[in-house]
Amino acid sequence: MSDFIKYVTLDIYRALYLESGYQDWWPGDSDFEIAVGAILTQNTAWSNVERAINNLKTSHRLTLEGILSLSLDELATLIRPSGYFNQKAKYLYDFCKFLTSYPIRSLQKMDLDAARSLLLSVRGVGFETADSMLLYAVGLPVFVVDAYTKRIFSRLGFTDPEISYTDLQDFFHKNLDKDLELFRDYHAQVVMLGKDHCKPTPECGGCPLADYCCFSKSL
DNA sequence: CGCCAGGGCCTCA
DNA sequence: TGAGGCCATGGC
Repeated sequence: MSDFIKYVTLDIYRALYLESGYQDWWPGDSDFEIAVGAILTQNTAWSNVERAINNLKTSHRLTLEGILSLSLDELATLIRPSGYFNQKAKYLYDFCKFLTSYPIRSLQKMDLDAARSLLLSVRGVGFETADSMLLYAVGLPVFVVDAYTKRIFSRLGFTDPEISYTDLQDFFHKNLDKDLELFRDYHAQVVMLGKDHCKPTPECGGCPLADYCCFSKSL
């Protein structure tokens, strides 16, 4: 990959950072809470996830033992506001059972590929959820790709709109230094841009990336 | 009312 | 191995 692409990939982050400042956008009192949030937020607005997490907190179930002590119906009722609550109840329960064998602290001592493979073996934990957990809860430098990333970087003219998760992730791994804080904030900035400007119907007015963007320039 | 949101699984070619 | 159907709440 050319040095020019590397330079621009980092420069895009700089432009986003200058616009919005550092985004501590994944709130959570613990690594466990962050990991739970990663499952609950699948295809779901964060505001709905907050309600679900709040229900778990106020019923004192936002712990490994707390969740495992619930029936699937009870768990589903608590996380109902996050949507897909029957599926996510199973996912959460299975994930907690997984954590009894592989606590987050044990994942922190592994190399990235080993920890990632283990997480992906849990039903309900796909690429993005696993990588979000690794990046924000475990603290290992993986670049998290999502629908915003795909949309934004295809509009910028960097990648194909139909690119796979793995190929898009490889793009960032090849063009950025493996820096935990950079990966964390880069993804956060991408999501913010996707919400504020690069929506399904783009709102290019005031977009901090307009100078870089093929789509914006074609307007 | 429809669209969208911080996806992933199962099925079926 | 990838496309399609399904899961479901809440904000706008």
